[in-house]
Amino acid sequence: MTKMTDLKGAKALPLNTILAGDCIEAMQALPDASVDLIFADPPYNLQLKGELHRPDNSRVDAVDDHWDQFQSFAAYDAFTRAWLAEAKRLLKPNGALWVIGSYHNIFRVGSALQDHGFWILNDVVWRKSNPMPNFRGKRLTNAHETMIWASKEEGAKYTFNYEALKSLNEGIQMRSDWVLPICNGGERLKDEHGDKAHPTQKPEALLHRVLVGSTNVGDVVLDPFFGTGTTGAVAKMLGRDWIGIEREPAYRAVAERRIAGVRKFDKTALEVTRAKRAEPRVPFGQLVERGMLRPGETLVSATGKSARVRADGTLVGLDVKGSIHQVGAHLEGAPSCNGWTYWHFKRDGKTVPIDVLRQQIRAEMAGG
Amino acid sequence: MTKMTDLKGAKALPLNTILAGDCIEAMQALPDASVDLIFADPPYNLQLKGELHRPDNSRVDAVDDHWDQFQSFAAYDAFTRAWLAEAKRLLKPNGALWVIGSYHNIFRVGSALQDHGFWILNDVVWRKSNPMPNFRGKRLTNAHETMIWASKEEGAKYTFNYEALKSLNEGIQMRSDWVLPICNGGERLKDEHGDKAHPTQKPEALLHRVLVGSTNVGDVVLDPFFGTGTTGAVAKMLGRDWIGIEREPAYRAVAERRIAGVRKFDKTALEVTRAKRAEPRVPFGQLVERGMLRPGETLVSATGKSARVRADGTLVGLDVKGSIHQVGAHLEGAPSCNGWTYWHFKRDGKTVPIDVLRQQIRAEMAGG
DNA sequence: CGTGACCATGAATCGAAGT
DNA sequence: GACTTCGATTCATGGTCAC
Repeated sequence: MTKMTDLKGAKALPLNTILAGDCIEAMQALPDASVDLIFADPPYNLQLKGELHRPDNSRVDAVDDHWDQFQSFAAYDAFTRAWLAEAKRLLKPNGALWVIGSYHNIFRVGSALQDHGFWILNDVVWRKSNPMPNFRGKRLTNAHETMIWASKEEGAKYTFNYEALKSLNEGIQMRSDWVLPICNGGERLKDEHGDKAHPTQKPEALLHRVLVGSTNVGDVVLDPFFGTGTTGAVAKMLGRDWIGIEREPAYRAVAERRIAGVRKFDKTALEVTRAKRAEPRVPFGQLVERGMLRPGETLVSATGKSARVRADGTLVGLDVKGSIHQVGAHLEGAPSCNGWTYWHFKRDGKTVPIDVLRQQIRAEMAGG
Repeated sequence: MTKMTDLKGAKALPLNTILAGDCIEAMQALPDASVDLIFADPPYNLQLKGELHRPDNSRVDAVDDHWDQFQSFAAYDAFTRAWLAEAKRLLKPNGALWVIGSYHNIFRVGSALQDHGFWILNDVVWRKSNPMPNFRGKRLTNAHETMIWASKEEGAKYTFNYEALKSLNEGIQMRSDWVLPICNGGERLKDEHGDKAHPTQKPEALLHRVLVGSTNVGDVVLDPFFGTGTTGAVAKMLGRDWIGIEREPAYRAVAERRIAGVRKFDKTALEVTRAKRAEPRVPFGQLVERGMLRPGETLVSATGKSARVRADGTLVGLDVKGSIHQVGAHLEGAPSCNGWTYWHFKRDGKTVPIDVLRQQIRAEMAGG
């Protein structure tokens, strides 16, 4: 599997291997302009204070690894600029870079790569379908991560397989927001104790989309923060060459074993089966936010009950407050109630079920 | 409509007015620590080379206004740091800032606000349900914008109406990705020629969610890049005071007219589901004092533990004495425990959580 | 073997009030 | 300002085990 490629008789390119050691030093040992794509998942520089418990008092196993510890933004910025400088040197003129991060680090990384002359092509949002909730109710659920896709410089002829991504998206242009589940279940690698082998293993689906969209078969993909080798595994499946850099021996061992077990896809295996999506849930509050219903407006039921809309998307009836479903159920003395068909609003003298408004929103979502 | 508020006899706060002029100079004329929330939609620093055409050769009316032109990242950064410095000065200690941007500028803005000591609470993705497609098929459809929500500094007690946002989302925690349509149709303001009055008018639904989630009725909201006044319009509807700053007379004129036509929602519509934490505290001892529980009575937990009530409102378990919370936590070996939901008493053969008694007392307090 | 109850867990900058 | 106490707070998914 391992190939060594000589470029102009200079430094060799250790294809399909994991290089041990610090990512910057390892990159320095690689030749100029030798890599088609870099996918980087650098430390996020989380700054966690104490412990966090779930409402059931179980402890959250947070990312507190030594490799994610930086003294200050200045220290993190210095580290970022150092590896980005090497990344730029290693890229072929028409190469490109992907970086993934969260709000803790992504603004630092984005500014730094602009300062280095990289040219941002898109920022891409990974919308997690099953994120960890916010347990204390103090912020919004942190339900996404951000990727930046950038060419080596302005005007470069980067690779973009427009039609392939369009096909992956059921014939519609691929958007800058990707809904994918986090990595768990059988894909999540475990150590000998049955614990997660790496705290932040990325889903293969994410890399699949990145590599299908921005590389061709035979391209060289470098991942300087290789971890358990998701980039290498997906690159191998897709017939791309890869190089990984990883400092931690334990991660390297897991990645070696993992990639050895991966088979390159044949053509038929690359065809993707796509399930029809369920109808998206539309919160009633969205009708209020979007001005389709006004706070203070009165809704009526076919049974003659009424209630008024509040700004947060709840209803107030005579002696009850709550969701459209709760208030309907209460007014009818019923155990449950479908508020969407129960409640009606008036327009131009006509009484219309609020479900009509939900259908409008769904139509827009499907169109978009 | 216009109110003038004097703070310590110093500079006055021109509530519910649009200030003309440069945003930094106008901010400098406002007093320290006087504003609860800042919503900022600064220039995006778009870098379009030449014109963009659709496949049918019609010209895309891109943002090429003079106010969006910066010579370099350095110039944009200097501008960003200047207005952020004023923003920080104007915010009350527990105030917060929202900024919206795209990949052209948001990394610069995010880095700058971290450098200024703002504390990022979330980055929020506005996922557009109907974005403009990518006509050339050279990149992903740019289908989202990014907002950053930050408190004035680490540890500040920012406003977050968790329950209200949860209600807006039909009982499920609000996530960091918000699906909303772009502003068009009747909401999109037109000038006298029927052209769009402003190139980047934000949807009211976006501001509705921001203001419901991070301000209270009567708060002061500042928008230093007021444009056509979406922030002011939604603030007025929601019973918040607002201040706008806008340099372009044409935008100011549109905004004035628009906001004059807005009606404030009435009081009940503006009431929002509140957090339990906001309810008055009831000491457990009061249940004993009032005879709702007798000293010596046994309380039980769903897990089969038990403890006896003492006359001073503490509990005694097998090997532990203390508050309802302390004894519950100890018996479960948990870091903490909400004794109100943990402990139950028996009446008429039924097992009832003691929280029911607390609710009785609170109902009496509310009734008079 | 199917179903459902129950449990575990994921890149997290995750209190507020009183003494 | 440090310290103690009160007591609020979770969604989706996958795996295990009882029935």
